Amino acid sequence: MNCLLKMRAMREQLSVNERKLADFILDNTQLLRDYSSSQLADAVGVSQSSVVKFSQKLGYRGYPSLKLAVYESYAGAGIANDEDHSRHLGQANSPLSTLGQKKLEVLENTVNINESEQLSAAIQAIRSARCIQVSACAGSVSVARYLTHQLLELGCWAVFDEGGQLQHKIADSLRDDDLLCILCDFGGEESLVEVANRAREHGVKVLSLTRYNYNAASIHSDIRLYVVPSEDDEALQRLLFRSAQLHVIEGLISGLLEG
Amino acid sequence: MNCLLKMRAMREQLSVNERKLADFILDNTQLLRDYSSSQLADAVGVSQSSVVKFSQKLGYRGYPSLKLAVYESYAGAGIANDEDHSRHLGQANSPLSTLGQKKLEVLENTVNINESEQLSAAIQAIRSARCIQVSACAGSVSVARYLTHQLLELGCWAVFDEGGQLQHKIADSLRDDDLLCILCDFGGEESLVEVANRAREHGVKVLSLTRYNYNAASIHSDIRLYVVPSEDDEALQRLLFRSAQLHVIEGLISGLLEG
DNA sequence: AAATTTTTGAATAATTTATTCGTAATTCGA
DNA sequence: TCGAATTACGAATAAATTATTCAAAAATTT
Repeated sequence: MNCLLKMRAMREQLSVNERKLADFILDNTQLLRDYSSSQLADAVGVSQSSVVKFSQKLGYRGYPSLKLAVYESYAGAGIANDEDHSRHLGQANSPLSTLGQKKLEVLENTVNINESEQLSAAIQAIRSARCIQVSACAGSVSVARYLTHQLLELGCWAVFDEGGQLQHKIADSLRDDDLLCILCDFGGEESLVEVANRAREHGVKVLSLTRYNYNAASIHSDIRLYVVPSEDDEALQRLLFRSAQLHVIEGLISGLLEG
Repeated sequence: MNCLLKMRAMREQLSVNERKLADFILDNTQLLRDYSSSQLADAVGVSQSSVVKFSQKLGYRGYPSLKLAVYESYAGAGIANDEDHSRHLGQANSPLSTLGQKKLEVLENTVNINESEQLSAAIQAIRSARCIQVSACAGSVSVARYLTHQLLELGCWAVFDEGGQLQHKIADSLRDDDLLCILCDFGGEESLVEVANRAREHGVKVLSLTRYNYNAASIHSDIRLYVVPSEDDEALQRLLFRSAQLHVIEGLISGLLEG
């Protein structure tokens, strides 16, 4: 049972010194952490033996047990009362945790927007594809590279044309059991839409991961995954966008791993 | 700092008996609650004084301090597993949210382990470097590429030798106002340590991002950043590891953006 | 292989915790 | 209000736990 609550509940039935101890502990819970029984006794102005007897009266073996119980009770309350999540991603000051906050928000939105059928479909499509072509807009090149790398590591035949000069040629060589993955931001890039259309002419399945809005690339796809952008300044927004793209891709990869 | 993580990280540099103690505590954390130093000693099969010395080696005043720290650390870990969080990363069933859970845990640990001074130092070092060489072990190649790409986008002179055949040559051409970034998993890769040493001979600053343990690459660095690995099966662990590496790198990038 | 350092545990010192016991305070019943 | 019974309290001390010392053993370096 919660030790601090017990203390408050029993307060009325306690003797003078015991009440002094209870009050002190309730007021200075965090101090107890580094107090020995005699230090506590001194702080409260009672004898060391009274501290021990108090502990036993509350039902503990002795002072160390009480101390641990108080600590447990205190820590538990801290977690329960914690409204925001700042603690969970580290000390407030760390550059990592500020970013962590924003990231969490974007990821949350991104996770929510993607229907699990589309995700499963994407995983299934990757798994059953003979070859996979990855195409990306300028801002998503690094993400595309990452995806390609991971696919290759998993034993999928994946190709990404860094420069983009060859992507039309490559698309022309795809067959109907292949897959085209399009990664882009706004989804309006003409060349990507062009690649998608050419591929579809050959019966190729198209998977897109774009910003969550009405966009050409997404419309011309069979499987549509989205990223919900943040509302920060441009540079940070791009960072968070890529981060969310990566998260979706990691989701796909881990899905492929499980299979 | 998280006591159980510290224990795991230091495991390699501990002596036989100390390792026995660490392993026992890591495996039977909850037992510690009601163990005295000599009970623990008996359970593990070492002397009581060894327990005390172990506590002190980890940086605590003595056994009671260690015990409290372990307890704190254990209770803290519960936060990551808290159901409460499932809400924040979407519906429980989605493939993305399951991954999100694990990711959150790894990221949390990673955020906690990196001291903000090291992060600030890293950001400062990147900002003031003339040229930046990125070197990576096989498993971190895709992350290294990502980092290089982002650095270039920010206007930093960054080079990454994909194959690794040229990295020694490149390191030799670095000057004392340059920076070497090492990304690796276990940190034991000889060629990377070699590159680090060569670079340091020229007075180059070395920044490492490695697994959080006692490792050669980290030791030979001026600025040390870490990733706390998960305890999943190998494939997923690698995925989560890269993900956490990316998070740290995104932290650096966003720091550079703010500057 | 010798020298140095590190590790280890038995013995013991120091500290902390628990109990005993006598006195003081409080409660209860007339 | 007074004394008897009960309870509270703390000084002294016992018991237990924790920390240190030191010498032997093991590991590491030279």
